[in-house]
Amino acid sequence: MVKIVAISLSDIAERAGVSVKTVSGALHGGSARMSDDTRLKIKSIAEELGYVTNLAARGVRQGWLPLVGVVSDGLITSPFATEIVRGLDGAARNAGMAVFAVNHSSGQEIGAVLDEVRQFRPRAVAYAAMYHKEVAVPQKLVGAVGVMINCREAEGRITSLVPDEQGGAREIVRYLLAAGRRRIAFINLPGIMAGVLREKGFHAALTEAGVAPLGVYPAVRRSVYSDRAPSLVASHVEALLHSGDRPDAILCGNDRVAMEVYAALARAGLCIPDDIAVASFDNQVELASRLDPPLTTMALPHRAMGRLAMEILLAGELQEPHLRTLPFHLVERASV
Amino acid sequence: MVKIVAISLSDIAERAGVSVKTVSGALHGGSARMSDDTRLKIKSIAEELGYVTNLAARGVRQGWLPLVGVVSDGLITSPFATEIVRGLDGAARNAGMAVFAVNHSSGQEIGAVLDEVRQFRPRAVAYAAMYHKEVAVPQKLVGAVGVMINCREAEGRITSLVPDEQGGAREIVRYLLAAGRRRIAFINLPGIMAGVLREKGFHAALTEAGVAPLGVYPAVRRSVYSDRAPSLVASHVEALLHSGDRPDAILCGNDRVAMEVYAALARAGLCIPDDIAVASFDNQVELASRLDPPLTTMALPHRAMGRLAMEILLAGELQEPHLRTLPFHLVERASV
DNA sequence: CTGAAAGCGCTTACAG
DNA sequence: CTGAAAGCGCTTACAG
Repeated sequence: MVKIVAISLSDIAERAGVSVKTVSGALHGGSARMSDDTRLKIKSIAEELGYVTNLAARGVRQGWLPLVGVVSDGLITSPFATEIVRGLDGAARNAGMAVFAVNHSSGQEIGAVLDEVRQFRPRAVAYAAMYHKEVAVPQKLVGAVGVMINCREAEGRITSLVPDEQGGAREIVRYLLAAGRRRIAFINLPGIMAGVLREKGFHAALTEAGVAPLGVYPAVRRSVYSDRAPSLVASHVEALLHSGDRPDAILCGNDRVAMEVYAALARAGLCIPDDIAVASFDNQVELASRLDPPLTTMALPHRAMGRLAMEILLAGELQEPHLRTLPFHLVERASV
Repeated sequence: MVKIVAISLSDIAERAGVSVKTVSGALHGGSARMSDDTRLKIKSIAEELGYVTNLAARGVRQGWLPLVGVVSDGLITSPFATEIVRGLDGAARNAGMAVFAVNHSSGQEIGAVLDEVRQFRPRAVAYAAMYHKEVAVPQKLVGAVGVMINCREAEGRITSLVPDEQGGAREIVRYLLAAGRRRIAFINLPGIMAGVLREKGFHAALTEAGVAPLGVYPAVRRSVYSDRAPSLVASHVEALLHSGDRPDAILCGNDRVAMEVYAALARAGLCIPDDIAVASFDNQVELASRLDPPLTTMALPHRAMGRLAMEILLAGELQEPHLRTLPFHLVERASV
């Protein structure tokens, strides 16, 4: 590593023959009055010397760094988690803030990771989960977290932003019904909050249409959905196809489940969507758009949650903690 | 947002009836000598008051914050990019550093995003690319970047860590040959560095075995691979199957291409691996392990690049800039 | 062994 | 309109 000797305001002041305050005003204080001459001279010296603002120094003065801390439950690994960050980042940038993401590794106390972030004196801190869940935040840390993203604080003491799982499920089922489908099966993600809520929406939409559900099946053998758990998808599809009441639509818990359904239907020689429609949740673009036919799926409001979270964090005004559900949106492709 | 009044060392010093220096020594200076009594008393007061170290203040004193900046070419979106961060993060943590990732948005000058990071006075800065490419770093910024990850600085003035594309391709082809395959086609990612280098490795391995290649085909219509470009995979597979010289193995540029090959082979009623073996690059786990049969694929050395990058950054000793290629590793599943 | 002081690089009242 | 000084919260020589 090449050692970089940092230039400071006083270096510039010396070269320009003015005080440090004047340099500070010229470079950062938009409103500071001085002759255009001085300002331009200072700016050009700064440029020439390669001056880079020292935010640590500014931060110690202001009490905070222009950072918004995001502690995320597991590394920002999934494509949709990235959307959360994208939403946060866009809004942060507009406010001159940077996003500082820190991983909450499993086994680590939430207090420990929060302190890690707080050492850097961020302007605000959010907690983001990789999938919709409940998170317990100890009482003494409640004040340290401004907003929960994709999860809900267990006691409702922190404003929480989550996808409207019930509404999303209702919408996709209505869409299937509108397409003329009546025998709809649901291969759901078991044991997680999203699954439970979507199942409610699934039944609600069918009930309001006076249609009987064909059944809800768990995608994996474990009681909590995970990519590693042995898949039951193929066997469910086969059982459904050989039952007396063959479905004309299969709703899937996510796009990867849909991928497995595609494979099982292909093996059975069935055509999507003519024989059976397939729809799902997630809109994992590279996957959904590459399937044949391209998959119709409900996109989660990740980016919207990120954007709204940042707005709440930076708004400054205290808000009553509340739970806010954000709508999915339908991405129509060709599988229905 | 609840306003958090920050506790400082002097608050603790006052309560404990000692000087600030003593408090600093008790909390941070492992070696500072003082009576155990005092130390414990100070620690318990700090705990009680909820003291959190102010790294901005320490930073202004030391000249840097305990951060390693990572500017990444496009948001850390892909699962493998996450592996880079995981590698960086693990190594950083051991050294008491945090990773500060900043997005280099397209259209933005590299100098601008580097300055954004440098304002925070990181201990070191890395540049990471989402796919293997060449990156031009202006002369004046060469000293500001300690290491390039998954990309190479155009003029070789910065140590660069990249996957050994040729070696990886050679290895997977040798594996196919060892499995008795002789008519091997390659559906490659066109127009990108990885594709070019892998093609060399592909031919080298076949040549050394005295086997003629069946042909190299581009996965998409555009001259540079992208997920959005119209796919040619299905038509290539069909053409290959109807040619006189049907392949007994298809090597794919990535797991998503392999997914399309699977679909095309299923439509043709062919069985993997009995009729045709399929192998690819990436090891995108959720995809590769969910395909039927699970996909054999070459995993990229993302985590290793991240780990090594951090070691180089924190080593401190100047190194001659050099290009370092890291090996892929074979993930054997059931498609060969 | 502990304290008082200086200093890191900024910004912000306070004087001139 | 500009300068000199104080102060943010630390750490590090320097005295006692």
